[in-house]
Amino acid sequence: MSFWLMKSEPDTFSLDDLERLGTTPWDGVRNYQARNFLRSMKPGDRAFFYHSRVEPPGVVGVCRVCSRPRPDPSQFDPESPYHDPRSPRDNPRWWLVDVAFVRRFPHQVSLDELRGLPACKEMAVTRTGNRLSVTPVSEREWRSIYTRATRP
DNA sequence: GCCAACGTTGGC
DNA sequence: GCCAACGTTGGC
Repeated sequence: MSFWLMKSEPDTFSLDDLERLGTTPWDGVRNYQARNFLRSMKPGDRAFFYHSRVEPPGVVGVCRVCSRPRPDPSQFDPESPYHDPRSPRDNPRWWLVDVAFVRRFPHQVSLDELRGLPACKEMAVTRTGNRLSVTPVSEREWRSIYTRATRP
């Protein structure tokens, strides 16, 4: 099982939204590096749910990968904001996985706190200018953040 | 293949 | 809302 961190702006899609829906296709990722991470995900992988563009930003809970990677249908939908007219139907550019709600943490781990965790010094999300919406998380980083989130 | 212009992300 | 950082685009 692998660990990940997935960002979302709660104004657009929050952990509450995921809890309400149960599962959702993680669509709209339009960055090749993030796409490659999505394509390497496996059912059962765990991901931190990270709220960006709020005060404070940070990890608010956990979700689970519950499908194999598959082409993101929104790239072929002219009505979608994620429409990509240059993506070939027979060789889709953009992929997604479905994710399921697992839990909300009793305490959000803010970006400031993440930066303060010794195990998380190298995490992509703590580096300035990082814009990747999907990033891998090491087991050490996972444990460190999980512990902070559940044992205040 | 370079790189300026442009659009987007996301902390602040 | 601002703007630095970054990825992408397209003229050359």
